[in-house]
Amino acid sequence: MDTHETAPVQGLNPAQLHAWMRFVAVVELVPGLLDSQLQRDSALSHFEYYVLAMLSEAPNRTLRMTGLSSMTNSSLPRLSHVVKRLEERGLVKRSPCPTDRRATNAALTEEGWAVVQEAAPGHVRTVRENVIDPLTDEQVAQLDAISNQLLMKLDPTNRLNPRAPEGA
Amino acid sequence: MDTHETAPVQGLNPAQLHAWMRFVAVVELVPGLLDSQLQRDSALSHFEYYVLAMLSEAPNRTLRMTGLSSMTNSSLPRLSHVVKRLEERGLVKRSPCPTDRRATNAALTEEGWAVVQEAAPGHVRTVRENVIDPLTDEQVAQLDAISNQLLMKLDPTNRLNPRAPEGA
DNA sequence: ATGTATTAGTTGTTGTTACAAGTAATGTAT
DNA sequence: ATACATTACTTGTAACAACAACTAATACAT
Repeated sequence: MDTHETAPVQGLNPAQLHAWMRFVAVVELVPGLLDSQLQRDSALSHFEYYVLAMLSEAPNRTLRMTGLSSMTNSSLPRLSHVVKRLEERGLVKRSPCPTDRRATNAALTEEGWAVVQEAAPGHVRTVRENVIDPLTDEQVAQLDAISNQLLMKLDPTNRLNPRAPEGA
Repeated sequence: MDTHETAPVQGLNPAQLHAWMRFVAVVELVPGLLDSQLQRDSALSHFEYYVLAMLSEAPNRTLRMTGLSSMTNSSLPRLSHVVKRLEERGLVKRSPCPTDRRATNAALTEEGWAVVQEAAPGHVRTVRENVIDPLTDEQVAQLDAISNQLLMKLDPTNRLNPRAPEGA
């Protein structure tokens, strides 16, 4: 049979397909938007910013690498490389954890704190202008609900959803 | 109503902040999900799949590089590198455009067509299981509307919004 | 105590992406 | 016809991420 009518994206009804195509476009464009603003204004990738932001909100501005990696949705190897570079730039300081000598604590330095503080307003403005303000309050609430729904499936460790994960 | 406060993520009210944190997590996790399924089952990145899929739907299974780059939300350099690799793998064939000798046409080969056809069902199943099925029909419609709203700001060329956007 | 498995993290390799620079064809104005 | 700008694309380089392999500490079982 000629498959010309059935495109490579099948199995979704027209409404679902349309929603998906728009959603993928958003998902592909948002990271670049965040990265380029932060890179331009603060010489940080979005991931680096997120790492610093999580540390800045932690007690003592300090977290274990493992905890930090799950808070930033990243693998431990990726985090390790990034924290190493941040340490070389003087924004973070690593030290062995006293209670468990396998573990490493990552702490924000004073300079790191200052960098996050300076980067935050521009970042928040970008988020507001590009994501929050274009939506109604109702849509923001819908996006929250939808994201939570998706994270139940997507989030490997379910750390954002206090529910028992299905077998893995 | 703008607020200037000291923590890294501020200037958003609690509802907005919560929605944003969940949404970023989704945006960070979805590409990895698509990539790993396609990589595992079809040895393609999601971007490569998308390039092949766009070609497979084009008249003659052929597109100009520039057109293809905007359809895939990518820069021309990025597309050029990817198409070069796809050509080396025999999935795409490039040829100079007869009417404009600056331009290059990228065409899907028979093998490329076969590869997309084989990859499609698994990809669609992943999308359905992880994005569409967790949502109600109403939420899918909401996601569509929200994505469109965001693309008006995000999509530089508005190529996904054929109709005139609301007056801005 | 000793051996094994698990956890925590780092490092190396390989491939991809972004950015900037370069080439070539085309359009436009004089 | 010549000069200049623009468009279309390619290529080189440097940063980044994914994956796998590695080291070291801890937990558990006998």
